[in-house]
Amino acid sequence: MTEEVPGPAEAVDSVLTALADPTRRRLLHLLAARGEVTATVLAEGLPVSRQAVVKHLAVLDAAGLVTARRAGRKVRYSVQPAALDATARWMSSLAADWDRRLARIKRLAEAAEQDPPPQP
Amino acid sequence: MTEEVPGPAEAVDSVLTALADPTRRRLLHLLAARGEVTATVLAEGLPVSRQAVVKHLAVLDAAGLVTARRAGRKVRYSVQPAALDATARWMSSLAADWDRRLARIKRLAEAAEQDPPPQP
DNA sequence: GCGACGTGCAACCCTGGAGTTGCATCCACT
DNA sequence: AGTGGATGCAACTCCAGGGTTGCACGTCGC
Repeated sequence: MTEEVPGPAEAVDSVLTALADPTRRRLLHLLAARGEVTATVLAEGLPVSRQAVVKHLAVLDAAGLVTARRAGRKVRYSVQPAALDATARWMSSLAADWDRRLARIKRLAEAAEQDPPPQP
Repeated sequence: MTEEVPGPAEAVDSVLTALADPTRRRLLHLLAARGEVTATVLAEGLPVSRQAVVKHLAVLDAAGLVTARRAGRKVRYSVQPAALDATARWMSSLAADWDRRLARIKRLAEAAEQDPPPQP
């Protein structure tokens, strides 16, 4: 399930929904800490069943946050920073955009305060 | 509902869950575009009821993404970039952390390849 | 004061998704 | 070959939360 190149909007959407779940975030932390681990091992460090972990990993994989590497009868997952970084940049530019708009609106409001508008 | 100073973890959590909902993201875009608007006006530009918008605004407010300003009988909301920016930074540093760990692990793996490990 | 507009509150559906259990399947190892 | 460990698949439960409706409350304008 590492295919399908989505547009930036869908990418951001999937990353955000993936990151919204606390269990998934814990999973990511575990993965980042331990490198390449199987779902079964990950489940041992979490208060949920292996199946739940597998489902979460599928979501994270779809969001591009992790990748699965099959080795014989076991599948090891590892973290993939690119998608996270992309979303971080997107978010940061969004914040900058808001800042610009806010500054502009504030400037307009101040101008209108000492200069009564033409509308009654 | 603009009080309670949460730790960084809770802050990130609330921002992420707030951003996970598509309707809430549309709300934020509307707010960023139009400046200071009331919930009723916002609801006109969305396919949901005013009450739904109010609930979403409450969530966004709790996450620190918007603020409410009461003026007479109407309440105008506006976007607040600080919380978004903070989460963006957090996310970015997390990605950098993953990158470091990945590089380290890859380096170890390569070293172990030409140098058979002591475990049988 | 009184009507109208805008909000706040509460109770209520209903769907998505997080989690579980049980079993089938596959692969390594002896 | 056969056994045990690891993954995959499917059906099922359960509840948080997104959405709605109806009404009460406050505030502006006349």
